[in-house]
Amino acid sequence: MKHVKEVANLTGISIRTLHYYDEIGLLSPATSKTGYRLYSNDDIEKLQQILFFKALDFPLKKIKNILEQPDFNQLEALHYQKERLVEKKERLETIIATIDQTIQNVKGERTMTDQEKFKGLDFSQNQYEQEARKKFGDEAINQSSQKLNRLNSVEKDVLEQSFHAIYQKLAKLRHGSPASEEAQNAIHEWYDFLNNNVGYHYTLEAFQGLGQMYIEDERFTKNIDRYGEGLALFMREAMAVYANQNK
Amino acid sequence: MKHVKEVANLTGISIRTLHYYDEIGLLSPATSKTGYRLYSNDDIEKLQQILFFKALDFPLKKIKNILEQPDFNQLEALHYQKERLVEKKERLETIIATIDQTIQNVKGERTMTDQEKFKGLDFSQNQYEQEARKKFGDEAINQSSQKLNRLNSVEKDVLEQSFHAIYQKLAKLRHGSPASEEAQNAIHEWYDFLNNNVGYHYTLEAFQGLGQMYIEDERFTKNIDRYGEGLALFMREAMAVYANQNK
DNA sequence: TTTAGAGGATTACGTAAGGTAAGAGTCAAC
DNA sequence: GTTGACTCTTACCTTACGTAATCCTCTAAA
Repeated sequence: MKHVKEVANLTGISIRTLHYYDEIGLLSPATSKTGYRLYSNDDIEKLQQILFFKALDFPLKKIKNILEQPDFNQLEALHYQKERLVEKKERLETIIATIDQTIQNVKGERTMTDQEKFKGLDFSQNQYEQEARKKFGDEAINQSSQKLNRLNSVEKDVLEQSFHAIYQKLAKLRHGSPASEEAQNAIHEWYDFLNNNVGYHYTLEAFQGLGQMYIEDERFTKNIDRYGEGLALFMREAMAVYANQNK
Repeated sequence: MKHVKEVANLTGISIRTLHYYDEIGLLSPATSKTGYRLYSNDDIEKLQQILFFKALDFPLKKIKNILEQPDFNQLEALHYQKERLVEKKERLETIIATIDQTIQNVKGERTMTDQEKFKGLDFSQNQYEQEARKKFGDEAINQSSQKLNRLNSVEKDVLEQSFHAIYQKLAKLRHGSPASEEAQNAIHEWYDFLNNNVGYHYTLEAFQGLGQMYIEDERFTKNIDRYGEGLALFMREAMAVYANQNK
């Protein structure tokens, strides 16, 4: 059983933070008769889990919800956290590369497009939300889809229909060129649709990355190709063209 | 000249954020007659600089102060930012390694000490302050040394004296064993001194890392060895022993 | 020329994750 | 039995925006 100071020393987080986690019910240790907090080994391990999620910038509320899930699986969570951290590391590498380019740019050794100047600097913290929801399948993570939740059922219908409509339109065009005007118009609709309804802003770069995912992630490919074989591939091409043309 | 939306799309930050940066005077673009914000190329480049610092978790106030320095050198800043980002990346790698170990631990394939469980998870955001102050040499960054500033001159004297006292004590011991009781007591004083006066909490791990820096960073080595040749090396050893013994 | 719709502005209140300070109880050691 | 280190609670403060409401402006189509 450890007192607050010992835990703080061990982990590097502040005593106030431990108080706060207790206050919000995220980590509530046992207390002595005189009211001192006493952290057990289990508490320490839970704290470790909390800090892993924090390293991924998960809000404490979500962390709490995830850890409270009756079917929470620690091993699964660890693998998930590792994957996301690797991604985060890769984003840092992108930023570092951007800095390298900027250094050359400042020296006059090369030029950069405006987009290139901001590669990797997109901090939108919603990054892991969709994925996290799948993994930990809870309703608590739904904060980002408040926008969707706030819609009434009629509006949702309309939304769903335009969703299908866009996919079907694209499916019809998929044997033509992804750069054709019609295809690009449809993709533009898709881009706008996402930005207006998903509750998350896609930069052009992110949008292009999304297209890439359509063929790299089987789940996406399958779902999309239900509208027509090869649609996922077609969309990736079209989205890439769109992103490049609108730079 | 770009409007807010275009800048937001380009960078992935929100319009509200642009408004806010204008409000606090961090990035104030020109305005049209009708009050629309108009971002020039220079503004865009400044924004890029801001985002680089933000990627290092610098508070906006500090960013503002740094960019306002009349002798601000962009190239120097870029090199600095790159170094820090590499460090940040390395911390992420440490966390990833910790997760790997934890996975084995959960599976029962290995055990971990409490310290090992939290390697890399120290989020203390003061990480770059001392360095940053040297680099960008301004008074504005001094928020972390409020503690020192709040002291009156008599107290500062006392502080300085105990600082020297500890170093001198260690210098005398430096020909003996770093693990000796006296040496360890002196190091313990040093650890306490740092934690009470530097305004930054050192975990044992960080403390050990500090010792490592004493010999890896020439500036430290030089300064310390003025108290006695080989003192830096001796302190590193003693600090490592101290950290390990107190786990 | 009007008018719709997209985009822009300001004002103001809300939020997350703690920091910081004040006042008071507790524990170990001398 | 006092001191010094540690702990507690309460309460107000802070940063960096999000969100909402209300109003203005610009462009393109009718």
